[in-house]
Amino acid sequence: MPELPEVETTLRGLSPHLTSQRIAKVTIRNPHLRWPIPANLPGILRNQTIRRLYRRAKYLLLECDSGTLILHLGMSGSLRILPALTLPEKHDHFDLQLANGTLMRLRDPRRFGAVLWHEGDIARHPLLASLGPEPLQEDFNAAYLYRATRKRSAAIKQVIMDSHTVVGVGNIYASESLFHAGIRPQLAASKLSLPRCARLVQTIRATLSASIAQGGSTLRDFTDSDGKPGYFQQSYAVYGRTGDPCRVCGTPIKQIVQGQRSTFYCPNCQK
DNA sequence: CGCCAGGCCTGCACGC
DNA sequence: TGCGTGCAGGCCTGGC
Repeated sequence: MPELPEVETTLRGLSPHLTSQRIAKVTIRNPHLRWPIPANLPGILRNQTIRRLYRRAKYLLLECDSGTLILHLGMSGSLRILPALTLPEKHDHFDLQLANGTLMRLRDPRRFGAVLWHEGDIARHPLLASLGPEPLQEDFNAAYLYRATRKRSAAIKQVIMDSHTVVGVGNIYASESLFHAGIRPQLAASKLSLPRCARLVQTIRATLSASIAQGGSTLRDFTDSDGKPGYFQQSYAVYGRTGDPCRVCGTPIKQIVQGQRSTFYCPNCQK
């Protein structure tokens, strides 16, 4: 589920519920996520106030009094705001109970997500220290992408999915952005011209922004029992459309495998 | 049953 | 030797 737009939508949905609130109780039902949830976390977090929530790449960061709680949703994680005392279901691994009665609950069937704690400068955390620029910020621009791709012989799709190049471009939006930019996913990154880098930066921004905007329109449902921000109805240009006609030229969409991930593209529109 | 799935870190091999 | 780079493996469950 979570690509960057889902994480951003989750952040926006959680923020008003959690900002400036005091943590009353932390429950770990299953610590076995991608890394173990620290066993001492309940003791650490109790009575701390959540000062602010923000996002870096796909990490949700809850800045508290003495450190930062790092949340990652992996492939199947979701966070929800629920009434206190809501009974946990299968795969509900972690709860933050606030003093005002609000309950934030993490569900993650595949357990690729993470709940970690860091004291001190969060930018120095090993998971965050070597990340590239945010796709929606100014430092991700044509000149940057051009420079970052000069010595990269790997396929452009894999390079834009590499978090050292730019963060937050997952498998769906990599295919989508390349389609809108008219670039073949297999093209060696070093072969992209500056104008094509400019175009790709623009389409990465546009696809992510459009999806975030769509997620925002479903925010009112954030506290619903299913808590899913409705992305499944989203229609894609190429992702998941193997064999279907390209929406621009009618050519059947092709599916290939790159770096063990499926890639979708139009062999006519993308050069 | 086998296969696939939206993430992403780690370890290894390689070439400069 | 050390670095950047590219690749494969692995973590899990659920759905088709």
